[in-house]
Amino acid sequence: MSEKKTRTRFAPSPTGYMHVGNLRTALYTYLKAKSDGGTFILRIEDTDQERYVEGAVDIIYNTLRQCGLNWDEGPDIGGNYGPYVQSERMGIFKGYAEQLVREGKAYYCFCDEERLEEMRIIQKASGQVPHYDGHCRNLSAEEIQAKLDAGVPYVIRQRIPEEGTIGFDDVVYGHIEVDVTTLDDQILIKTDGMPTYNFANVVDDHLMDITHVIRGKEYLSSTPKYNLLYKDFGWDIPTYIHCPPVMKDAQNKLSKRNGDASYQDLIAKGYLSDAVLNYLLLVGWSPEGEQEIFSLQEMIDNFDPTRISKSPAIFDTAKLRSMNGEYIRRMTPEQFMEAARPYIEATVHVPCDTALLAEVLQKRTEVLGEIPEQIDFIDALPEYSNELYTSKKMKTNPENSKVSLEALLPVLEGVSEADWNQEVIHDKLFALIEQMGVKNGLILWPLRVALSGKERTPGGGIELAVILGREESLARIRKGIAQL
RNA sequence: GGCCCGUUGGUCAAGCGGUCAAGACACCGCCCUUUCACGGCGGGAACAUGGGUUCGAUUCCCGUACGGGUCACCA
Repeated sequence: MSEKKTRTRFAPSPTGYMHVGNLRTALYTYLKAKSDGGTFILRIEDTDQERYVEGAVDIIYNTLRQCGLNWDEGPDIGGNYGPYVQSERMGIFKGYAEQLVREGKAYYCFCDEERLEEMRIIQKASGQVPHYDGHCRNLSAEEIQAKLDAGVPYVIRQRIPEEGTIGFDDVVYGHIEVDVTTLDDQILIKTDGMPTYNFANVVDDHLMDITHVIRGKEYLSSTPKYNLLYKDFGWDIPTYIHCPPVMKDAQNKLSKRNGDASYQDLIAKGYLSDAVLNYLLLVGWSPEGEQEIFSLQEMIDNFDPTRISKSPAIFDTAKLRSMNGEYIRRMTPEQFMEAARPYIEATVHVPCDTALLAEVLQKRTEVLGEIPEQIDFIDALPEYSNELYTSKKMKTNPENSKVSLEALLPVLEGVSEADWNQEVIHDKLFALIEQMGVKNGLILWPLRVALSGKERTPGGGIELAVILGREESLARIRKGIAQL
């Protein structure tokens, strides 16, 4: 049992958008480090120039920062184990590979693409699993030197043992053991002298003293090859924590193509960063107790990688929505006003009681981006059908609604601009209701419809009247009467 | 196809040999209510399957089915 201080790393490739599955891995990686009082490292794995996407690094930075997943070492802030961008580390890998070659644990391979391709075709045709056939495994020193001197391009391959098994322990999946004959002599150094991802990963993790490797389950099957490498070098094997994938549905993983799969898309739709992170925490992991809402600090205090689930989890937007709604309701009125303001201002261009509007909105908003459709009636009364006046529950219909509106109009006309607030309007209207001896709904339902022209509104008739203001409200009621 | 992994309600999930098999979201009903919502209460709904092991299996073992991953000079 080593007493090494926990060091974890999130090592994304800058190949485009950051989707939520990726973000969840970053979260777990961060939480593991922080819950141990350890160090969280950000390393950019950009060894593939082909797939490099401009701006992708900034997306990674921004996403992590917005989520509060601050790294202790990384490309921008440095650290004692730099550089933290893999492409800047290119000089160090080949030496390690050559060390392996000298020790007989790796070898030069001069096979070209064509031969490999042919080989694979033949293997497939004969029903074999495609694998490197060992053509260059046992070249003599002279042969190798001759080819090297002749400048024949080469790669360096890992020499997988002829027989035996190799096992490893994973925190999530337990002990896994495979026969080495199922492993391929994978390439460590490419023709261009660059390391393959797998090799760079092992070397970098070792050099950076990474104690816990947290990554997607898709790496589970290449882990034995990693371990062979660690053993060849005589390095300490890190603790592995493989995470199950986040799925779009039962068959497919979340993909970057899917609109709502990326963090930035969710934010653009009006999801709260904290809510997204909280939801992600619970996709594939569960706490010991029943708590569902976690602050980042609480996540750190409660995280236990042992409780990560083994099976894939489907990303459920409905659950995210409800959690987002929960977060919105937990905001202070000021915070909500702040968050809702852009949406309100984009939709409402006439003067209205925005404070009250925000107040009623806060209870009925699950996603900020849906605010506009809730309040689009404020600027202008939409065309609406008199059918809206019919409510079975309230026992209203166009006929009695007209009567109600005609009765309440003079009452409201009697309320001055200065008295135009919820208390006064409520009292006046309820006095009328009592005087008429009718149910609340008979008066209030028609009022709400007349004021909004909508089936659903972010508040009742009285609230809407205050939000819209005296003049506008009276005008809309008159319009309703005229229309009925 | 070989190898590896997985399978509890529609979804996320608890469970780690004996439970009336939690909870949350969604859904339905009721209550509250000036609509919807919020809040409160209640309801339907699950251990993929066949064999073992055991006094007893959702829990342990094996097979089957289904699903996923992986077999690149991609990461």
